Amino acid sequence: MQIFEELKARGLIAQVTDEPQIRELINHGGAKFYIGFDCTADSLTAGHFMALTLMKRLQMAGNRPVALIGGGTTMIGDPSGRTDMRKMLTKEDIDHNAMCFKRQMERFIEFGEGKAEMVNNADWLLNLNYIELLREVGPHFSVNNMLRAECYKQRMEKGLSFLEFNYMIMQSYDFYYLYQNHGCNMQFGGDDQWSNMLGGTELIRRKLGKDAYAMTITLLTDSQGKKMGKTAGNAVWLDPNKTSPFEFYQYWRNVDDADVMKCIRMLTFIPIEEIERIELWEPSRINEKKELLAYELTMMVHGKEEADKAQAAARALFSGEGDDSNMPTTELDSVPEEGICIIDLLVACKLASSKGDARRLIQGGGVVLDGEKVTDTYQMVSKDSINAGVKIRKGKKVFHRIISKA
RNA sequence: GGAUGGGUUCCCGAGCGGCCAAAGGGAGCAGACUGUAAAUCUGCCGUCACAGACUUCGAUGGUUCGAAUCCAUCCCCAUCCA
Repeated sequence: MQIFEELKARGLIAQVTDEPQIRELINHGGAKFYIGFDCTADSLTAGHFMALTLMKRLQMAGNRPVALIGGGTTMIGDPSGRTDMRKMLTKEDIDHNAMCFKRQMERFIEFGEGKAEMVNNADWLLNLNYIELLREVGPHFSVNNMLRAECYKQRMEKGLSFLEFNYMIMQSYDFYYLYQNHGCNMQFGGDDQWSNMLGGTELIRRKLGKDAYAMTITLLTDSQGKKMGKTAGNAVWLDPNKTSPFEFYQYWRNVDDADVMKCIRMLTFIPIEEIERIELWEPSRINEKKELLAYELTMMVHGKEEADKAQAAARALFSGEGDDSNMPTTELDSVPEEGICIIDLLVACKLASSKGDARRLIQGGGVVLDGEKVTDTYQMVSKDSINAGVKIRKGKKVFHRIISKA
């Protein structure tokens, strides 16, 4: 099966500018494509992960990927699909984030001579001259058209600043620049980027009379139509310090029944034929599918060793006996002689956001300490037991171990 | 620049002098039921020294025994007019 057909079979393709041309190009390794990543945080997220896998898939099919770090565009902030303006980031933050992105990507995609390239649009956007730019590309953008773009719809009611309005122009300029200077003939991105990407192909056509192509990836949404890759409003990060491999594993282990196959198809590298076989598994094997998904993804992001550990820990915790030494752990610096109050302990390991929260949790019967339900909010945990290591369980799925340093 | 309507706890959104830590919904967390799923039901959902106290309703001042609610100034947003 060729790559275009495979992407299609995996349900990854959302919109394309010119299907026959794009199929031809990528199936024959003729594409040099870029995907842009705006560095709004100091780690990539599960959402970016899908874009990275796409890069890899296309690279394996012989196409040349260019990872564009948005050091310049992040200065503006993409308003697409947003209801309010993003917080403005400082130049320093953006540079820092860009560095973090770079490091994470390098672990995943091969960069170097003849392989993938990495560029940063700060290199060409930051030095643009306002009037020159206006005269160069301004005449080719129709404000009327821009205002009609789907991605601004929400903002037409709530308000859209001129700063953000320019985002599309900057992204279009990126494509135009990469087309000319790096030979990029294609751009990929999330489906929310469609209008911004069309801006680029349009600009290239108008300025140079050449055709460039764009294709968007289906956004990974759950069965309720909400974007996946978030827990409690927080992103699932690829940085192990922000989302531990265990938590990462658990996130995927816990996806809805209805979403498992979709995730396996869209995110893993398991061959299509095998996925088709998995799809035929008995309904009772649903949990095996989830384990498979969680394991595969954890392995890709954190490596086999971490994936094994996460899986072992999960099995130990949820199905009884086994190796539970890999559960998330908090090390306490010093433990007072008289021990620590259970409430403080919950706060210390971030299982509760405040003491009041911890107190309520206990009152609601949601805390289990070393296998025994905690009923007394004033319960003390002795120094000796902490030195030996205590296990706290919050609810059914959150496990934590506490030990003391030294 | 002018007119009008607004800025409320994570989000939406009620409140318009004391009964307001602030209705209702969503999200989230916990309990029951389950399969570490979904749906459903129940409880919680500002902070702390937790039957009490403290801080919050765009900002700063003021009126009042008492303000999210009234007044003044300022900042921000939407709509219409320039």
